[in-house]
Amino acid sequence: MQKSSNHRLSDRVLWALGRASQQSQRLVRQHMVEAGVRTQHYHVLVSLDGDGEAAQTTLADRIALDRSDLVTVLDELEELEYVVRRVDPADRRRKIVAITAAGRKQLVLMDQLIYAAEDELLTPLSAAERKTLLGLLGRLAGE
Amino acid sequence: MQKSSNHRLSDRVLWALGRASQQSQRLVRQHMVEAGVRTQHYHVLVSLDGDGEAAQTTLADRIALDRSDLVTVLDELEELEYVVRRVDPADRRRKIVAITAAGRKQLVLMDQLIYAAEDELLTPLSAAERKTLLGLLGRLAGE
DNA sequence: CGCATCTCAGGACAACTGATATGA
DNA sequence: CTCATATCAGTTCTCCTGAGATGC
Repeated sequence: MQKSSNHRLSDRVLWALGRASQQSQRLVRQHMVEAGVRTQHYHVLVSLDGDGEAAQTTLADRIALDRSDLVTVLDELEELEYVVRRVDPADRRRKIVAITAAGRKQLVLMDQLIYAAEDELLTPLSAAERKTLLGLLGRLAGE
Repeated sequence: MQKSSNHRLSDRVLWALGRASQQSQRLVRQHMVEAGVRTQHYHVLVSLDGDGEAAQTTLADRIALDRSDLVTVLDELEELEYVVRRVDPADRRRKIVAITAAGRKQLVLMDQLIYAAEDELLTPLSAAERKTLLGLLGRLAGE
């Protein structure tokens, strides 16, 4: 048993995870800032487009974003007319959020940025390895 | 080719990565806050203990922390007497940072927190899978 | 002089907490 | 009254930028 190996950051999964995540965010943000949006905006649009419209609480759970933070993000997206909020007639506390045509158009552009960043990050890995990585990460999230 | 599969967050490596990292930080921070320290402090102590004392620029590179941010972290660690800064006699611009005995003692405690959090996060994975994950993440960082 | 090292001030983003208004 | 939903205010942490001071 080597004592020093226990004190190598690179041997810590938590460290490696944070490091890779940091690296990926750097790649994404560079392009996102140019486009005037943030990843939070992207997550909302992807979820609305892929899984359909939803109440804010539901949406927040889907993208793992705090409900209170979602409010601000939606305000901005609504300002840009990428999403619309409408009161649920069945329960007037609830607001149903839906993506607009303009939102979908913007999403296509963002997708290209994300794919490019993802590809850049994953350059060292083969296709099979990428799949393995995605599978392992998914299991951590409890899928 | 399924269009909808392209619009699932869970199919995005970048998303899965961020999600897992967020999850891990949550696990760590809960315990860290109780101990009155942050992960940045931990990274510094681990690096100093494992890879030895170093100038601030070198240390910043080792733990992937910005040089300007490291200043604050070291101020706090020095206040707690977990590290010491001394001017390099060979180049008086440089300050060599070293961990103290008290720092090592604290590091042991932090290690337990980190290991516990790591174990909790990695519960769904077998030992072999954990190793695989660590290897893949390491390759992303270019090891 | 240029250059490296450390320092300081401040902004942007993301995650979180607690309180409030409204409606079921 | 209770509970859920959305909203608002404010804090912390991390990452980043730009500018200064000092010594090579």
